[in-house]
Amino acid sequence: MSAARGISPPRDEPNSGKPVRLKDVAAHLGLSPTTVSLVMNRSPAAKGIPPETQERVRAAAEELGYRPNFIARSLRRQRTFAVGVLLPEISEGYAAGVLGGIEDQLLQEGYFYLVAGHHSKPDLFDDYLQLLTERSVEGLILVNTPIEQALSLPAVVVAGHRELAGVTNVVIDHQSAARLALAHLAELGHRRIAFFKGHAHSADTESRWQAIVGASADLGLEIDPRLTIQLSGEPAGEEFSPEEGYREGHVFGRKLLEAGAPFTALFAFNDISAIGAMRAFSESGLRIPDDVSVVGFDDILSAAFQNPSLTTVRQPLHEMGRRAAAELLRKLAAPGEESPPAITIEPELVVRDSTGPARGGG
Amino acid sequence: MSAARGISPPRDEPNSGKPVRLKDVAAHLGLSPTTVSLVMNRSPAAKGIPPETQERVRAAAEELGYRPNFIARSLRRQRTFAVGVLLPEISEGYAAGVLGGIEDQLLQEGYFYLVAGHHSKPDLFDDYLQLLTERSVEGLILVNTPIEQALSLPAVVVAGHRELAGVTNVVIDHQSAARLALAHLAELGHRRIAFFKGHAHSADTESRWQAIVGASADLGLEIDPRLTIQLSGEPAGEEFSPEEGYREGHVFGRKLLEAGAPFTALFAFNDISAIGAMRAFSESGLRIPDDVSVVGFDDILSAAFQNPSLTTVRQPLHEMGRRAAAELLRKLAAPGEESPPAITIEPELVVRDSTGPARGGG
DNA sequence: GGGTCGGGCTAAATCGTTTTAGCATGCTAG
DNA sequence: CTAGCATGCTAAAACGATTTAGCCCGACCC
Repeated sequence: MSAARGISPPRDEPNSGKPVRLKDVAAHLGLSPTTVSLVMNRSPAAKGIPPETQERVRAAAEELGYRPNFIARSLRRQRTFAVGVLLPEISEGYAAGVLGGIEDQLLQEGYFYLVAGHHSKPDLFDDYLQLLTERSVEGLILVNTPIEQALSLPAVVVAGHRELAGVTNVVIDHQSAARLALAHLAELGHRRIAFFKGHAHSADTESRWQAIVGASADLGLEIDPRLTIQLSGEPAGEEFSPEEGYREGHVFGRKLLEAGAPFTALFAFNDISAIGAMRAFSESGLRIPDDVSVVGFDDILSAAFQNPSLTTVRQPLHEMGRRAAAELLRKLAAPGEESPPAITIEPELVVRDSTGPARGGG
Repeated sequence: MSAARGISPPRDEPNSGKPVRLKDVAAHLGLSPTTVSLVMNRSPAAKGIPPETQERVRAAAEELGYRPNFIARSLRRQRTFAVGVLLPEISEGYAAGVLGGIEDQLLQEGYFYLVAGHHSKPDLFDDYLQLLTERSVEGLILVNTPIEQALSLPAVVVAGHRELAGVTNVVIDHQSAARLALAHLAELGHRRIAFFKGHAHSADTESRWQAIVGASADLGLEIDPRLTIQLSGEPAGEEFSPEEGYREGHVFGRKLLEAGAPFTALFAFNDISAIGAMRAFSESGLRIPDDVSVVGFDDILSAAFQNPSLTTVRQPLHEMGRRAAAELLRKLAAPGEESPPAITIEPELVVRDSTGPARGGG
């Protein structure tokens, strides 16, 4: 244990167990650590060092298998090349899709990231924010995570709830999404369209609904209050689960039929509830799309596998993640500059088999 | 820029911009950094420091908002409390599920993790392994990632391809899975069962198939080679995608029918291909489960939303992740000890509507 | 011949901690 | 009176890099 104290032992030979340090390379060459560092980092100050020496240094580093210690470097340079990601929870779905994009972009730029899933528990937000800060992440990406106070680090949010000064919000272009879906339905002759509105606590709910109202007006469609249903979301005491969303779609799909107000199409808040509703409609003997057309939102995996397959508005989650990461890196690189309050991402309408011409006359 | 060099400037006041260091707390109290460190870490050596002083130190730390710098601490203690996770791709269902479990366990124990998705490109394995090592992760978890050479860090693999000395493999209990699925079918009277075997490059393929052969023998079922189809997997030149799996299921489902050998049930390699096959069967006018029963594997989200909903063998991905992380932490805590070559996880049969009694006589 | 300049390097400080070794001081025991 | 021993702290050396400020030496200039 203490045999190796004092003058550092020779660590020249490969496979000597411990990793090779800068100092070892320097000693091996009879040069100073400074020189080796300068060369290895291609520092501008290295221009005074003759190419021949530089070559010697690099060769030795290679030979000894020198790998700089990132921790030490981080400490000295006050840069960690790491960002923190806060999200409700990793698993199939929204967050994982976005995270995939974040990851691609970050790794490409030489960054890593630390993830913490807060399971929508507000007290965990702060805890994890603390922990991430302690770990010296350089910036933050918050996915679907409502946050109250101002953040002490550069940040980008994806599907953020509220505007925060200096924080860029990456969101789907709801205007565009509503227009795509409704124009598609209108073109097929649908006039009486039912809607599922999102849960109150989802960031997207309000903006999406405004967009729907706007697009309906533009297209000359009327919104019948009897045909708009608000999903209740999270059941008391339990975490939100996809199965729950499906169940809601199923229940509310049936309610819609029972309400008696005629409709020829449904634009659901998400694919899950759309799938639930499709099930309810089939069970009532309606055929899709002959009797009712259904449009979902998100384009989850299941959407394509339904029978009939689901027409839906795709959120390019991967791209949203990429853009968020790219924007954060931009902020980090140019600390002074203004940054846009929002980046809106264009959705894409994926037309499948759940939509068709409206039944003659509604 | 250089105004603050030399003797460190007072950083007493809260909100002075820069974070408070140990040294600041010490200076504020007129004590040495050593003392403050000892107290803050509740080091055994702090027993010589009177409770009163300890209290003063803690109060000051609190008051000044002192947060230890993790980087500096990592450098000094040679511990990062971070592990690296290597997986094919984060947004894919299997990996995301496992990662969720890994995350839960690690955060609970005060660890963070760095993730890298290698998109199944072998040259990226090594690159990322390098990068993670450079970042001084203490251990590795490899999810669905074939690896050739021995690893230089403690590691646990999930669904690993081959045995590696000292590396624990977390796997589903294929014996059990096969028994559950086949016993269920046998009980419903099925004798002639078709199988989809997995792709050659999936770690689970071979062991699962052996288990199926074994369980069939135990149950007195015969396996008809004409009824076993090997999924080809990854299409040349493209990444593996779920849609591809679905398409395969669809194509091979049809092939099965065309082959002419009678069967009353299908045990697919995964849910995706099961769903594809169900589609093919329906299209051929067969009813599920009246004419053919179908059992999947994994229990992906879509399984529950199918019509009929899919009976399947659930892999508890979250738990597999948890167990993997827990085992890795155990290894880190007890470096000398032997570790089990494998941890097998019990699957669960989720009976839904795609299985029913065999048609009389097959 | 002395001053200057540039080339090729290095010493030492620093990043923010932890940890080992040990220094005063005062009290007690012999 | 002095050795011995707690008690309560601290100095200084790490950890492994980066970076600032120079040092030394030879060549060149006038």
